[in-house]
Amino acid sequence: MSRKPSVAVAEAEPVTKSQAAYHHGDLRAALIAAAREALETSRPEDITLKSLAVRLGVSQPAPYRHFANREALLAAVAADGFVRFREAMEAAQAAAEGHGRFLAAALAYLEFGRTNRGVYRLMFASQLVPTADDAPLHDASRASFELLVAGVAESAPPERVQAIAVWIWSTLHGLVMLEADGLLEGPGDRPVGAAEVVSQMIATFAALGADGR
Amino acid sequence: MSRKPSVAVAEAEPVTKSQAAYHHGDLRAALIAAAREALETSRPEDITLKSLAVRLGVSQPAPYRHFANREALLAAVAADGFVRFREAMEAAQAAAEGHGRFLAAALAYLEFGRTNRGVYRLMFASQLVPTADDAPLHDASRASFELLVAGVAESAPPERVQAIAVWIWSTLHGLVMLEADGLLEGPGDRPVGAAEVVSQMIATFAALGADGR
DNA sequence: CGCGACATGTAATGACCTATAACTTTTCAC
DNA sequence: GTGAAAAGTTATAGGTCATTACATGTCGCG
Repeated sequence: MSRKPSVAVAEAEPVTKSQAAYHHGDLRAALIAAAREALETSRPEDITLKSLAVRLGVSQPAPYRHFANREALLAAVAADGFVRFREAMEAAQAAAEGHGRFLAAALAYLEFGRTNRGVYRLMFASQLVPTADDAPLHDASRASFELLVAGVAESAPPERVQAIAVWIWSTLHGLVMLEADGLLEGPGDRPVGAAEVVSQMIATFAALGADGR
Repeated sequence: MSRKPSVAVAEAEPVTKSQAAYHHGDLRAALIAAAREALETSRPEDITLKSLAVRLGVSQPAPYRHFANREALLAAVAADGFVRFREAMEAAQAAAEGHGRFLAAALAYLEFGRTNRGVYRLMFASQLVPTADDAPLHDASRASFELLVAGVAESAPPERVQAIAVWIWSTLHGLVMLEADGLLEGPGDRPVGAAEVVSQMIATFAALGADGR
């Protein structure tokens, strides 16, 4: 972990420094990609380095050339996920204008969580290396949060910025997690979509903003 | 799983049906209690039936007399957790009066999550037996949600009850999960406590209610 | 152009956990 | 009391993680 910024998609690009295209091609990136796929259908603890190795056609201990252990691979997947997450958020914000940017970012957040269920869980809720020095993971999530704080600061009383920002983050995080676990699906009458909640949230804050409260 | 409502605390009560006090006492309940403890410091996948057995002074395969496999034990812990969760929520509501009941319940929710970190995660966010027939777990969580919906229905326009209820649930769930993973601790300036967010949330809804919006 | 260093992958192995099977001991019902 | 079932134990098979020692392909450098 941490030797390269994790290029991820393997097969295509013949890296200039001739690091790729060897026995396998780029086993490190291939492992990350395979793990990310597997995470969408399996729990992190069920992902075995052996199965990934077999699926990629290499021997069982081959991955250990690139990752110290299973945790290290998962940490790399998470780190890679944070890069993609940030990209998705920035792209969404860039595509929208003025007031709609916040809505766009929030929906992008949900969309990322929906289409990267396993990776999202790994990123934010998996007690990965709880005591190790992989603080980069927490730092990355905190960086995303700071972005949110900055946005909130534009239109909320200073002493409430933090609380409101945490509220929004909790809402989005909670929505993604609940949806990922299928808990939003059938609450009886009519299933409430996460997007609907976000709409409600934005409408509420808009109404509050009008009040200046 | 599901033979008894899982009495949990072993040593004390000589059950009338003389089910307890045998070789170990009540291994089933002791296993659940030990697992619950272990969950607060270890991840679910790191909890081994063997270590629990050894810690309780019985042989390694002894737990299999009470649980089909490791997952079954965890499912029992989760089921037991839902019982405790419901009790905590009801106790909190019963202790408060009128308007304060909602705040009390919300704080009790956070408190349960804070003091039962591992069990909470297991209950709501662990993909336990994803395809099996352990629907009781999802049912239990949904029952808690229905309680919330009923509360919201008292003071919100009917067409928004569902969205607001999901919003509140997401907020609480998100807060508990973020706090459990230590992501709320040091966002820079001053750490925002989960309770502070709940206060903000209730104040917001109170302001909205006044507007009748 | 060929040789050595290094990166990459393989084979063999040990430790640990799950789960089952067969056997033993304790308790309860009658 | 005596049988039968429940609870636990020893023994064992199978699978995964992770390490060690070894083999092989690639590239830099003279």
